[in-house]
Amino acid sequence: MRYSRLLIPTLKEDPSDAEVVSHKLMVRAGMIRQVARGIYDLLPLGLRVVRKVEHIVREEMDRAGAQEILMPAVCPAGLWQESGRWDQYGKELLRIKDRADREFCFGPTHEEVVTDLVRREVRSYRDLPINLYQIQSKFRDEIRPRFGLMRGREFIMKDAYSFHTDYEDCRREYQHMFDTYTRIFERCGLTFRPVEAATGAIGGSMSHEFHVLAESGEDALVSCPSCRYAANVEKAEIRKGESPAVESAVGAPQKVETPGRRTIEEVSAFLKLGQESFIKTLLFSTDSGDTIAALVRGDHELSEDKLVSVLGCQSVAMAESAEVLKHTGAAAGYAGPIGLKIRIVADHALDGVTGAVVGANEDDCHLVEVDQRRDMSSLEFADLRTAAPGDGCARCGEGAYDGHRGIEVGQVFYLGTKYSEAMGANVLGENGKQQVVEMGCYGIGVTRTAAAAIEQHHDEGGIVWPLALAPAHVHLVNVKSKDEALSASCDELYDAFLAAGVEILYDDRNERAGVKFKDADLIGIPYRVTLGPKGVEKGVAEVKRRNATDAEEIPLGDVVRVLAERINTELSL
RNA sequence: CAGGGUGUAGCUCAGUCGGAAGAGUGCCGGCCUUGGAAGCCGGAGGCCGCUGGUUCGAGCCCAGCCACCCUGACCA
Repeated sequence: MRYSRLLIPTLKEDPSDAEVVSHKLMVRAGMIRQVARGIYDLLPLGLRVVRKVEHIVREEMDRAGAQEILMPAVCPAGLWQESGRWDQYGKELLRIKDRADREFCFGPTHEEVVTDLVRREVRSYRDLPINLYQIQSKFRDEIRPRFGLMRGREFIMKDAYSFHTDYEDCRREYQHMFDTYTRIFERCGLTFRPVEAATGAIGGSMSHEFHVLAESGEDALVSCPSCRYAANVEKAEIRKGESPAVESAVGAPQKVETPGRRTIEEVSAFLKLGQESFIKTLLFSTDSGDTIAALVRGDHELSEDKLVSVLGCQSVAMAESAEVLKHTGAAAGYAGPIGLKIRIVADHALDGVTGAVVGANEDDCHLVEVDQRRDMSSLEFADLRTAAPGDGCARCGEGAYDGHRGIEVGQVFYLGTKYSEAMGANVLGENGKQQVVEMGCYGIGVTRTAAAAIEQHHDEGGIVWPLALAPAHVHLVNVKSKDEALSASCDELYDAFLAAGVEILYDDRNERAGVKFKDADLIGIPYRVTLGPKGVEKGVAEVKRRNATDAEEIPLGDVVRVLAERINTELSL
């Protein structure tokens, strides 16, 4: 690729609408341009990176025995009505109509379409297992897309769906995909971690997320150094602490006035008591229409995911203020567990607390000197709060969690029969009877993986691509394009790289050396080969790795062979 | 969607009191240069987001709309 012939509109300054590094650098390096919110053009270099991710994903999925197909992006409403998601999915589902007013959606995921395909074409247990995947543009009309390719509305995803006669086989494939994902992200050259995850709206009962570790990651994770357990903080199991010794304080809770102080922070400052002395009372409405109260310590965060699984419902939402008033008799901010007539679940950390502060269920009042065992003896305890670094690991019972931040680039799900049952995907079993198939689904955010790679690999000068994802392997810089002898040597070198099958970007522009070096750093191709008048005279090219500080000189006659070898060696690791 | 913010040259941004649209950078041409974003000269480039209103006069004031960004719920 000759730089002078490519559309690589680099920018000196950060674009004003970008927040995170990957977004800024992809725009500055001329890889992407925004078309509308959450919707981007992929320019030549950006597309090359995306293709690299796709290539690795495709090779590994094929190797794993999955079959590539391509389903439609525009899907008929009927299939979605069958699964129930036409109504459940909400506004995130982009709905469109054709000329006859028939309803369609732009697929955000393809369980319905693939299940429909399988129920029509697969009739015997002998045709199972089967794993079908595609790499395709998806559209999710997110409330707030942001961070460039990290959270676009239109994005490229690899989605795979497997079908099995029984749970055991589905579990086997789940593990197989888990291992495949591990290979994929290793080959991408990324530092990542698979973690146990909540299952969310897609449903199912077992799931792992694959996170690329980066400071700027949106997800908080914890991992146990003693065992290998790692999980999203929303899900990570927390070891029960020792119950504090019971000290009988004053005989009964005392009411204190806390006018206008609603939040834990405000009341804590007002009463001059630490937030850990508070019991946070949160009212939630469940999807089945109940209102319940959840208690966590004042300095802890409630995990809605954990609450949902404790309650055994589909979803919860913070109760409306009218609902809070109805059950507590007070405005939001003064709710407390004492005297509440609804179901109350409390986090383990509250077991046996004394001297606590709770809302009084009366405007502008709180109760102090609350003793859990004395005043709230019938609490239902569960693990309800989000985990934080330092919390004890519940799996091994030994370690204390380390904290990480991650970018979710992949997820594997055990789906069970959620879709196959709703849509009647059956096969004839060995015993001659119809049986519902078991399903798993496995996603990778291809465009997000490209962005995550930058979040993890960059410096002040720009992107530092892992070799496997780089838009090219070698960036050849002609230091002085007007020097005809030099340019002839560069052209020759370029042709030699091409002949050797090395992916190369040749900066043949008539620009000063400094400009070319700056752009080379920004674009981040791993091997920079620099040729100048002095080098030609000495018969050497200068080779510098993007992440190295020093360069080395390699004889012109050897440089193509040497680099081709290094690149091939590194890529085959 | 709710709350906040911003829309002026390709990009980053100034624009005072309502009175002749600017800078830096990029782009084009020329000279001079050529190993980390050189210098000089010349030039092109503007629906000041859109529509309406107020005014002798609007980039600036008012109203409506649109787009984008930030904080929240969602997620590959």
